[in-house]
Amino acid sequence: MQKSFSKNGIGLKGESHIDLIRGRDRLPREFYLRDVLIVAPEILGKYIVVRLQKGLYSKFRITDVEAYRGSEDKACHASKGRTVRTDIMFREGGYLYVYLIYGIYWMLNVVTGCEDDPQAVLIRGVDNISGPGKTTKMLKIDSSFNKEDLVSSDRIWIEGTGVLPDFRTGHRIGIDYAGEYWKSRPWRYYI
DNA sequence: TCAGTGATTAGG
DNA sequence: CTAATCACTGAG
Repeated sequence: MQKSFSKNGIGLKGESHIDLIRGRDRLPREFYLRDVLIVAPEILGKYIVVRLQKGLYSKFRITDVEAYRGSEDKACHASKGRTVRTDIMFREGGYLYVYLIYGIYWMLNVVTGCEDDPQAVLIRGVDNISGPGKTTKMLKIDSSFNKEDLVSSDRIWIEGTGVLPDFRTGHRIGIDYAGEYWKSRPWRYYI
């Protein structure tokens, strides 16, 4: 765990517990409304804050993400149409899309773009944690976070500066079923 | 390399 | 109702 905060406001210098609750530096709706290929790299280096229990928060720097872009992207769950599960991806950006994979691991995604254009950023890793399943385990993310609004939630949000760290790109992981073209899109971004 | 694990989905 | 699938991980 990179940072945790007691009820007394112990934590990063200049930040109090109350600042955290209010999400003083949280990213606004507009950040998420842009195309996923813009938002995904810009999420790198920003911090995801999650309430672990009353008065205790964890804060991790995001280091590894992937973009899933629209109905035409064969790797995007929404490419098979609008279903109960994928409905949230069709909403405007800023919501969370959380689902279970292989019966064990929760995947954490941030919806981006405009309404009716299903896009999301998969959070693949944070500082010292590699892999999307391990990341949600560490952050204690489960189905109860599905459809949560990062802009107004009192238990999860993203904050950070506009400084973009150096990053690399690569192909997305675990989407062999999507075919060569979509598999080869360089839509993984990592520090 | 490969099994584990259960929600989601399409199809009868 | 059934069966297939799966943005993964860790053991060997």
